[in-house]
Amino acid sequence: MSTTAAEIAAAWRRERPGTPTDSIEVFTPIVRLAKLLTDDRTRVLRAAGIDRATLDLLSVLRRAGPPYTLTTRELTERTLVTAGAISQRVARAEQEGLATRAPDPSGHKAVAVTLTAAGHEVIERSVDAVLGRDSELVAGLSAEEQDLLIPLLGKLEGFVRTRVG
Amino acid sequence: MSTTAAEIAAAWRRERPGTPTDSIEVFTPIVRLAKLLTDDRTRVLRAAGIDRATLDLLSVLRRAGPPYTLTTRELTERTLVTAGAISQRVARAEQEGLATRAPDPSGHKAVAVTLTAAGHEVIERSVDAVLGRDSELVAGLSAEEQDLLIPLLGKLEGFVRTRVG
DNA sequence: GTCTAAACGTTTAGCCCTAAACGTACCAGG
DNA sequence: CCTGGTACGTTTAGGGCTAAACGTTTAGAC
Repeated sequence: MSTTAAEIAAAWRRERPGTPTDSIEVFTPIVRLAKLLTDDRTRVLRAAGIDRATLDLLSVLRRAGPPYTLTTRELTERTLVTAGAISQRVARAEQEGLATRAPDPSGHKAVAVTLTAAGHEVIERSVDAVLGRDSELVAGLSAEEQDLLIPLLGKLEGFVRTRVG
Repeated sequence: MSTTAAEIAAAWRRERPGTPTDSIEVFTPIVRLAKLLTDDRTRVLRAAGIDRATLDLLSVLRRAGPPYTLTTRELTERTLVTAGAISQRVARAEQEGLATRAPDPSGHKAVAVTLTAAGHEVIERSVDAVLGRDSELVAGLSAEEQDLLIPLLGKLEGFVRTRVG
């Protein structure tokens, strides 16, 4: 059994009265849930022989629709990782034949990343498994509870984005 | 500007009708918030010359109260990382003089990890900075909104824990 | 045209984690 | 005893990320 967020906050107040603990009960479960979910997804995908970072990359390209092409900069904007990480992801995907890199003719010095047929096949094969699994996990909340939760998370994410990095 | 969770779900439905998208609007903001928060915390702590993993370790020991000692197994239970990661964290903290390792006299083959005076000082110096920062970020929601959000997150975390690893 | 500033992508060093293999200590049954 | 099982902690191989330094291309000022 793991320590609850409420217990962590109480422990700080007991040990160090005056410690600002008001964020703990909100952020601790968020960080924990994210870890549980991403670790679980990593395991699901390993069984399918693919890694999570590559799946994220292929997903973004697949969702873009035909011709399944985005520049490195667009990928960076859509994925919340650094440009360096995108560069590494694309290099790995290219290595495995799941995506290709080509100069983009849109002015600027841009690189166009495109899904290959093999990459398309991988994403079609994995996306339902991954999202189906997530679907099972989100079912711990009723539809009404989810409708309550979603706007609160959206508001919090928006606020945090204005204050970080 | 980044893609919203609603846009991601809509894109999947447009590109692949039938894709199970009901989890996306819940889990996407959770995973994103966790990344924004942990990356931000990493930066705050780097400015103070300490890394996040070490702070987590020292925090757990500090919250335990005098004599600030826990076994490796207890640390593992309280932190959601593997025993191997704890072993590495403790080794780093020991290297820097922030914690010590000693055989635990409680039967079994256990290792007792204890906060040193230097470790105690580091945690006292950092915890208010970190939690104060989090406090600013959680203020994007009103107290009422937080009271609505907390039990929903708790319920979801509990459910997910029963279904994963 | 030329030159400077900005945009873009890649590379590298360093950090941290997981999973799995491993070594060792304790305990209970025969 | 002693022997197998179990609990505990450590080590290692490999993956992924960030930040920062870097090289290159493009656009704009003049």
